[in-house]
This record gives sequence, structure tokens and C-alpha cells, in this order.
Amino acid sequence: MEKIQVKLPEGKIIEVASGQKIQEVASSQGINSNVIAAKLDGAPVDLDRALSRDCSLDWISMNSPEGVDILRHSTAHLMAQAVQSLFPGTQVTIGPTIEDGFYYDFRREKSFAPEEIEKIEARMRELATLDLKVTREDMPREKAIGLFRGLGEEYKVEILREIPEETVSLYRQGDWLDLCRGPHVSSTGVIRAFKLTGVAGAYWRGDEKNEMLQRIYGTSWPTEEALREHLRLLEEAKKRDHRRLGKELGLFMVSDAIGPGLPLWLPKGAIVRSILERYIVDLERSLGYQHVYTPQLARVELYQRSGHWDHFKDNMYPPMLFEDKEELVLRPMNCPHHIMMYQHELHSYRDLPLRIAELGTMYRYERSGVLSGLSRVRAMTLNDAHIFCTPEQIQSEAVGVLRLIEQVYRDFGFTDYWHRLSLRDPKDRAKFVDSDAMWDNAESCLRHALSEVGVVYKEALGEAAYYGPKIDVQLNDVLGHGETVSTVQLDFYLPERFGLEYVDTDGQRKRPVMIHRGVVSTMERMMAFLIEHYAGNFPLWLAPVQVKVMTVTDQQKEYAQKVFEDLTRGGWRAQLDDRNEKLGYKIRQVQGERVPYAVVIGDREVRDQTVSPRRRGGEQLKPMSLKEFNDLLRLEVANKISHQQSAGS
RNA sequence: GCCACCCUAGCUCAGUCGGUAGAGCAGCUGAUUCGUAAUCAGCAGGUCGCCGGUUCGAAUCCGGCGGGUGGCUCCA
Repeated sequence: MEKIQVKLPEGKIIEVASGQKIQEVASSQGINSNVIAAKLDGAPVDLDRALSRDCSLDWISMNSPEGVDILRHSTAHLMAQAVQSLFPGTQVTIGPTIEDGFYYDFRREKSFAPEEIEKIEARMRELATLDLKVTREDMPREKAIGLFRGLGEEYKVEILREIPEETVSLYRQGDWLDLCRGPHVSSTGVIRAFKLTGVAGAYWRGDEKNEMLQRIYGTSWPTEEALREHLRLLEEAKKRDHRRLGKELGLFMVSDAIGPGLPLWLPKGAIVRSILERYIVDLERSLGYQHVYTPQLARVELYQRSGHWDHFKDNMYPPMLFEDKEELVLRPMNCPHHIMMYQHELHSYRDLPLRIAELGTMYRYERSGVLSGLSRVRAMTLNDAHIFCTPEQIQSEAVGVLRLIEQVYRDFGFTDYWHRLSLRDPKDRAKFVDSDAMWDNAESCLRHALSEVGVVYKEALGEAAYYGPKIDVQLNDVLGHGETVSTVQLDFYLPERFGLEYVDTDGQRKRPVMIHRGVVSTMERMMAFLIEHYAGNFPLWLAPVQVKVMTVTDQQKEYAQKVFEDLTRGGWRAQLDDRNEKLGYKIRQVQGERVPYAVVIGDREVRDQTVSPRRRGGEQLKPMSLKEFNDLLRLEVANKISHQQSAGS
């Protein structure tokens, strides 16, 4: 028999008989059972694949990202097999892996009831126990189309029609088969630690004009421990959910009577918000921004002129018509108002860059299904600013904004974020306004700005807005999910639409560039993010209540009152708990309220004229004078220190 | 907007087969005077989201509406 040479991962070269399967090579090399697939000359393949020529092999362990992805994909297949065996007539469509799991979309008249999901999961376990061999089969595409048509799988037929290759691959396990590129695990017994996590409707091909399919979500892991750990993390994340903490800590509320997506900021939430607002306004003023106030209504013509009416109408509240005269709309953006301010007088190049900023309250009609707590609302206040500048100033202005963002993130302790530079797709000329020269200049300005600030970034071709390129800063939340928080967007379009001008050194009137930028996003979204980021444990400078003074018994009421008053006079947000309750009870409560400091006043403190501070989380400081305590607090606020601690109970 | 699920005291939740509602915490009253995550006792608290239907009888079954949750779609 013909021999071939196989290069193993460690560099060793062995000779095997042609036609030998990768699985056999693995066994002969004593490769452990965590290997669920292999790379043949760099391409992922099944262990079942037979070797026919000289090649190099690499193992894919299910503990690697690539391996777990294969495992999840195979689990999706297992689920589809279970579904089709339990519910004949259900058609399969697509079943990809996603972060931490997988889903499969089915076509079925009825949706899946919770009991049915349990049955599916139980059947999956049966099928896994049977340890069915998973085998691959290549087939001419036309033959596969015939096969799936025969099975009544119209969606697979549709998918097959769009595959350019003449040969496609099928995977069989038991009497079930699916069209799939692979690779897959070698048998269903490899799949052990999985759980179905949800059902949802999903449009075929993601288009809401198409019919709705039934999607089942699941997750799958190499070991039971990994699965349990994943589920535990989800539970942890739930405890940090800003909607839950917002209610628990009395930060905000929503009322049916007022309307969905229209949150109310309760006193404690309002304190955090006002600190946040003062912080960003002060910072921006120090950097040359001019803060303004403008109304939340405008004539509909303003938005027709800006182009928002055409592009954004679906997200705007309908116009209010007053006595058949003027039509007013709630503004969905602030830029036109700021543009009016710019146009209010003639500008010289000496005025530029002009940075107009506002905590701009605006209203957007979000579809009911997308509303969520404070992170997706219909009334919001944006940390907005529009920089009017010359094309030459773009880079330095962008650098300024990026540095501002860096500083703010440092102050809030955000470390997990990245920059995305969204560029035009030069091939897609219809989508992007203005000239190539303008775009080239703008894009290179942003690129240079990013490297000047020294941040790493990813470029996203074709992701630019139609009016200009932009930089988005993606902040990852506790679960690692990215969210655009800060953004720097160049705009050539609005200056054109409104005919903005400035008088240049040569006396000529020229067109300025606009930069839309947001740093702390909307107050609503930032609040949601901060709650989750700190798990409700706001650092001292942000905490709605900073210090709770508590007595051990009624004997210390008088001194405690004095301490409380001193702290309040000193500008601290303090509360007094002199109720006739046991200290342990008060401590438990203050910990639940996530107040950063409790100061305990007992007989000893009265005698020595001291306070005994206790940090949230349990750290007890030694008794100290009120002055020492004040200094401690002051230092902590000045440095925006956030004491690390667990999420708490 | 679409699909599924959920809505019971201020909060978290129980409520069997359709027979008119229950706990813990919080609140109030009293006792207790206590040193770093729950002192004890008593009291009070409800249009079971809303509207309609079935039924002798509905928190429970059916329909509609509202709100929420998870997805889909959308997200300048």
C-alpha cells in the first residue's frame, strides 16, 4: 500500500498508509479525547477524514475557541435532529453558533411551548447517549437539491440554490441528515454539557418582510463544570442588571401612567445624574466648549431642511399642528438647533473651531419592542456637542475629543474598550455623499488623530455614515458585550444643506466642517452603564448617599446628630440612622443600600470624640477624628477612587 | 411593530382539580438599649394589570387591550 508523509503539530513527521483516517492517526499518537477535529494543511476537517496525500496535521481541542465552536455547531445539529424526530413536518433552516452558544431556526406552524423545549432537551440527551456516528458525505449540488426537495425541506433547497460550488457536503447522524459545511464532532456522544436557553421568533434571513421562523437558543460546553460556570456568570450578571438595581436602590422608575420608555429619575438617581452632568459640563468648558440651552421643539421645516425628516421620520414623533398654522415636532437630534446658532452671525476663520455643547434633551419614537430600562428610551438627554471647524482643523479637533474621552474613561475606571474607525466603501459610490478628495482627507485626519493619541483601533470599511467617516468607542459591559458610548463623527453634509460659511484669511467665504461628538452618551444610557459597571457600588464621588452615621444605642444620639450635621455642613451627602435598632441590623441595611461609608458612634466614640468608619464591603477603619475622616473622604473624591469589592448581596 | 413567556400586598414570591387570597421582607405599634450583614411580639396591608366572555361560581379557563422580560427587526 502507498505510504504518505504526515507532519504532526510538534513537527514530527510520520509515515502512514494512504487512506488512513485522521482519527486513526490520532489514536496511534495517543492524542487525548478532547480533540474533536483537526486541521488538515490549515483547514478544519472532521476526524473521520481519510488522508490521501502528504500533508500537515494540527489538532483542534474542544477547549480551544475553534473546538468549542465546532462542539456548539454539532449541538445545534443534535437539537435539530431531536426536533425533527419529535415533531415531524418541522423544516430546518439555519443553525449557526453564536457567542457562548448556538441557535437553530425552524419552520413550524406552532411555536415551541416550554414543555416541548424540555422534551427536545431530553431527546437530545437520549441521542447523545446513543453515541451516533456523525459522517460526512459529498454530493453534487443538484443531487442534494433533489434529496432535500424529496424531504420537503424547502429552505434547504433555497439555500442550496445559492451555493456556487458544484459539490456540497451533508452530515448524517443516525437516520437524520443536514446540509452543512462542517466540520463536526465524530459522534453525538461527545456532546455532554448543554442546555436549551430560550425560544424566540426570528425572521427568515433576518428580513421582517419574510415569514417568522421559530428559533431555539442553546449553549454547549466541553464539561459540566464549564456549563455550570457559564450559567453562574449569567446569574451574576442578572444581579447587576441596572433595571433591578435601579429599583432596589431607588434610582429611577418608569410609570405606566406616564408611558413606556419615559423614565423618571428618583432623588437618588437624580443626584448621580447631576454629578455626572456637572462633571462633564465643567470638563468641557475647561476645554473651550460653550454650553447652551435650546428648545426641545422645532418647526417641522427645520428637520426637512436638515434631511432628518427623510431619513429619520420613522423615529420621530408626529408633528403637532396648532390651529392649522405651524407644525412643530419634538426634536430627535440637536444639531439643527446648534446650526441655527452658528448661522446667527457671520463667522471669521478666527472664530473657529467653534464648539457648541448642550445636554440636549430629545425624543425619539422607538418601537415598543426595543425599549429597555434606561438603555433604550424615548426621552433622553445627550451629552452633545458640535464642533464647527475648517478642514485643516479636523485632526487637532479629533485629537482633542479622543483625549477628552480617554480622561473621562480614566475617571470612571473604564478599561475595557476599543476604537473603531468607520470608513466609506470607495466602491459603493451611491451611499456616500461628497467628493473622494474630501473623504480621503477626512479619513486620513481621523487615522492620524487616532495614532497621535496612541490608541489601537480597527477599521471598518463601508461602516461610515453617508455624510462622513466616524470614530466609535466601543465599551464592553460586564458580560463583555460592546456598546457604542462615545463617538466622533465628521459631517460634510449638514454644512452643505444649511449653506454654512466662514470668512477665510483671503476674504473668501468657505464651508466649515462639522464634528458631531458624544462623550458620555445620553444620561440615561450612561447611568445604566454605570450602575452595571459598579454593580450599584458607586464610588464616593458619585454615590447618592456617601456616609451613613449610625448609633449603637440611643445613648449616642446627641453626638451622632452633631457628627451628621458637621458632615452635611462640610458638603457631604450624609444620612443619620439613630433608630433604636441593633447595630448589626443597621449595618446590614446600609450595606444593602451600598453606601460607601458607615460611621459607627458608640460610647467609645462619644468619649474620645471620634468616629469609627466602616467601608462598604466590611473593611473597618480605626477610630479617627472627624477631621481625619473628612480628609480621607476628600482624598477619595479628589482621586475618584473606587474601592474594589464584590457585587454584594 | 413581530414571536414566545410573564403580570397576585410597597418588594420578592406561593396559591393543587374553577369553590371569593397566603408567606417572608418592608411599613405601623409596643417591648428591648444592644459594637460592625436580620431582637421579639402584635397590627395593618389586595378591584389577583385592565375590559369582556364561559360558568351556579374565575387569581385559576377563553378572547381583547395595556405593561414587562427574552429574542427578531430597527438603531445618524
